Amino acid sequence: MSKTPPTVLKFALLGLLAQSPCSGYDLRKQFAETPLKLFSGSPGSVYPALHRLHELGLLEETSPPSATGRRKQIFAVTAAGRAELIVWLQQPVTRDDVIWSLHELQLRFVFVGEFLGREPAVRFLEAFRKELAEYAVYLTAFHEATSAGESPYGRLSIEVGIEGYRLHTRWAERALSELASEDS
Amino acid sequence: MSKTPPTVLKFALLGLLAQSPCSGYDLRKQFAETPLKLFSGSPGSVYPALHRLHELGLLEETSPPSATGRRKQIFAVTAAGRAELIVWLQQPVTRDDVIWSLHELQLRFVFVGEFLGREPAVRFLEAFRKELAEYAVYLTAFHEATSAGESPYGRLSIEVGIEGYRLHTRWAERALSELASEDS
DNA sequence: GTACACATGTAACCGGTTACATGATTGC
DNA sequence: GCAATCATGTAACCGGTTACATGTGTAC
Repeated sequence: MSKTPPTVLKFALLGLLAQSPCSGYDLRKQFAETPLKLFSGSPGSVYPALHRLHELGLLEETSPPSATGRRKQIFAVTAAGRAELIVWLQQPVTRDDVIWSLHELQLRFVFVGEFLGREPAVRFLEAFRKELAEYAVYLTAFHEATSAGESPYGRLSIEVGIEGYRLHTRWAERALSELASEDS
Repeated sequence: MSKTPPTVLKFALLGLLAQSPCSGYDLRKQFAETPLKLFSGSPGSVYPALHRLHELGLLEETSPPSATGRRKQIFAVTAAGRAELIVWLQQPVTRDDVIWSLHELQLRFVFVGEFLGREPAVRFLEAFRKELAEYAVYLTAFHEATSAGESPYGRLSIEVGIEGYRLHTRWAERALSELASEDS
């Protein structure tokens, strides 16, 4: 269903591990306990994904110095992994992203801020805001063009959709002004 | 990605065909031209899904009376298909739905209204509203508990999430009062 | 000694995605 | 005759889901 050829989970893992190296188990906990759960973290997705990234050379396994025999594989991103993450963060914000991958854009925003800093985050937000506003306008036009013979249910449903994009637009504007008025 | 074992597309097709029988091509157009596109409608998903539903006896193919040799398979829901749709429409609204399948809930709301009528739509909205409000509260508590050491980016991101659920909650309330003040 | 949390992994199943293939009909 | 649109279909690929399997450490 989701529409994300190079899977989001990959970048969620890369980003989390770039913040601080940890094990698959730790990652699964972060997914389970935070809104990150949207990007899922079932064992059947996390462990295979970690191994794929490892084989691609985007992660390295730092052998745990632990004395106890308890196995625990700590992963950290390599230079190549960080490079791939950066490339993802620099992708343009498209209307398709806004339609199909709002959550992913939100995740990208956070990582853009944390890994690239304030200026890039501002630029990202500006592009994000623009696409959100444009899509809200498009949906509004669609709504007005078709609302004629519609049932109240369909109408209400599309209205909440439009309001959602408008809310996001206002949020982006507020975020921009907050970031602007910030020291650092 | 998404978290929907009995797939949404199935019910989107069932619901659309219950409104009026049509062909796979027509369905694809409806997906392409409306916000239904979220539930996708690539040929590789629609046609196989249609055939699956046909084999399950949920759809019947009404042979086109067309004189021209142009092939066009018109599908219509059977009694069994309509029954299955109704069962889906009567599923309780859960927090998991709110987290992972907001769009699907929105689709269900429309179909509940169109196929079951105003009273069931009101009951659906009440349940929907309750789950939305509760999850917004939960997220707010989470936010307050963790906002201490967070970067502005993570904070902003979770804030827009919370606002989204609040917006949906208010929408449900408004929809309830609109439906209440309606003749029919 | 037993229950629970830690920790990792695997396999069957399912269905969506892209990309391609096929052919009929319509308009010019 | 040719292009565009109508209309349906298929196959390779991918990865997420559930459910199960396995074994270790810790607390009681």
